[in-house]
Amino acid sequence: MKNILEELRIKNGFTQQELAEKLEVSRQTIISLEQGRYNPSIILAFKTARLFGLTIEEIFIYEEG
Amino acid sequence: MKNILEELRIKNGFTQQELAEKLEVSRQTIISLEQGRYNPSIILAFKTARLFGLTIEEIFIYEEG
DNA sequence: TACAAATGTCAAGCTAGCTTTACTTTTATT
DNA sequence: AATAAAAGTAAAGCTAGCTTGACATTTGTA
Repeated sequence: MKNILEELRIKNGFTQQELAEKLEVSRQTIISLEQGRYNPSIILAFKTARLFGLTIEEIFIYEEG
Repeated sequence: MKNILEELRIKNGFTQQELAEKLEVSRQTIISLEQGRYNPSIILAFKTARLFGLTIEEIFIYEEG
């Protein structure tokens, strides 16, 4: 899974800390997601989509398997 | 999170076992999801959406929190 | 009504997603 | 160049999502 989290965060002028707070997760989680270290839970994906006014599919890109 | 998995499964004439195989998970996982015992991983949500030709948002309904 | 297929329950174990804490490196501004 | 803010790294611990296996119940149909 790829994602455009960092791009969206910067486009919206947020720091990692600010984004973490808005999504109610730790800054570590933001870092890990931006770096593709692991995938978000579906709850976090929903919260992220809602925050940026996009669909999950627009933010998190599933690579076929 | 609510979901319409069971409805989709029956509408498409699948048993839990068949759906499990198509989604490459165990039958237990299908049961647990249908019963709302836990949420799917985002990967499983993507696979499910792809299988039924719907979006994640159409199958899994996030209840605000 | 017997039998098989489908569904459900229980429990123990593994790993991915997330947390916290503490420290280092990079980037920007003065 | 000094400082502070932002971003990155590392590691240990917790829990949700998933697995396997064994057994019980429900449903459908011969």
